Amino acid sequence: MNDAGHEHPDYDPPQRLRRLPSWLSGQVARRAQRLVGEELAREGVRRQHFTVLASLAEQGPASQAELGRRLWIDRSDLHAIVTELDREGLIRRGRDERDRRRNVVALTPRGGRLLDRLGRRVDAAQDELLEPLSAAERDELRRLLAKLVDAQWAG
Amino acid sequence: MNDAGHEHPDYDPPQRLRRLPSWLSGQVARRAQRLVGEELAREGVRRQHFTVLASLAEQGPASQAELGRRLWIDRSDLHAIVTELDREGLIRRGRDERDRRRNVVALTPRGGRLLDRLGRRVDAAQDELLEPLSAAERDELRRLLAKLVDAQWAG
DNA sequence: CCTATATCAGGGGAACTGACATAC
DNA sequence: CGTATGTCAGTTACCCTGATATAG
Repeated sequence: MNDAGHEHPDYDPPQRLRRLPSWLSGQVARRAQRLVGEELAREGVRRQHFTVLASLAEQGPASQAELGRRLWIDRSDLHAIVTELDREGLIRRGRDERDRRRNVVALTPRGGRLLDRLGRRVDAAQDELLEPLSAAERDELRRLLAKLVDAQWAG
Repeated sequence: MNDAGHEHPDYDPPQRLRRLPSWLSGQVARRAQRLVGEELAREGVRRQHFTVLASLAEQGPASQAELGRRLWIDRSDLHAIVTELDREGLIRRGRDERDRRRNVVALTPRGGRLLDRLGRRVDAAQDELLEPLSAAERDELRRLLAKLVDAQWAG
């Protein structure tokens, strides 16, 4: 082109980045977290609150340290999350009398009811995120991402 | 099980999360950013520095605002990044005399040489990230992620 | 007058590090 | 004694919002 008077702006990312899985996954994750975060904010919680509630519902009560291992959330961050969930009455936290270092964290009925609503909102966000893909492509993306995550977990 | 004396800890994430593309992409992106970030740190830069250098090398000089549009980085963050790159002599920043609102940002030879090294480090991180996948799976993952990112860009 | 650009100040959620007291 | 847990303080990189001065 080389139109010195008025150059055409370029709004595309460079090919160097467009071919990088790390960059692509970062962009997708950023959008995903925004979509999910907006949905969860309508119920007054954040993403990590949702993951903690989901783990308690599906896998049962656990200590804070064990929750951290289940979800790959740092103990220190988990402490804040659990404190907030406790204040809202969504979980109950009490000393484990068989191992008095531990706090046993358990879902409350109120937490369970909120989780149902959160689950529907999160699912809606997935649909919006994956809208450009066919059903088969969605399955394949899930499978490939899960394969990477599983290897992380094992490694 | 129900062994009250010594329960087996559970280190796996709940299925509810393992099936969520938003959660999966977040985990993959987290690891990807750590791997890439560690590589780039050895050269004294961060991820956003790399993306700016890559854009300038491939797409030529640009104003800060245009760089932000190319890379989906906020103008405000870009200002800090460009200031740091300038201080290190990796880019040159000067007023555009044809539109004196703009700073023209251009790669320096030193920035170009650093970019070569960064590129090799970033590619090594991709290999480590994708190690669990076959070549065909890597291509497919790239394709699916790019399809989502392209739709974001267009939308 | 309205818009675009660069700049500045600051907040928010998340990831992470290091320290410490307590209980096993 | 060493290790695991909960707790506290603080940092970092990134994402985002709002405001202002200046130039088109």
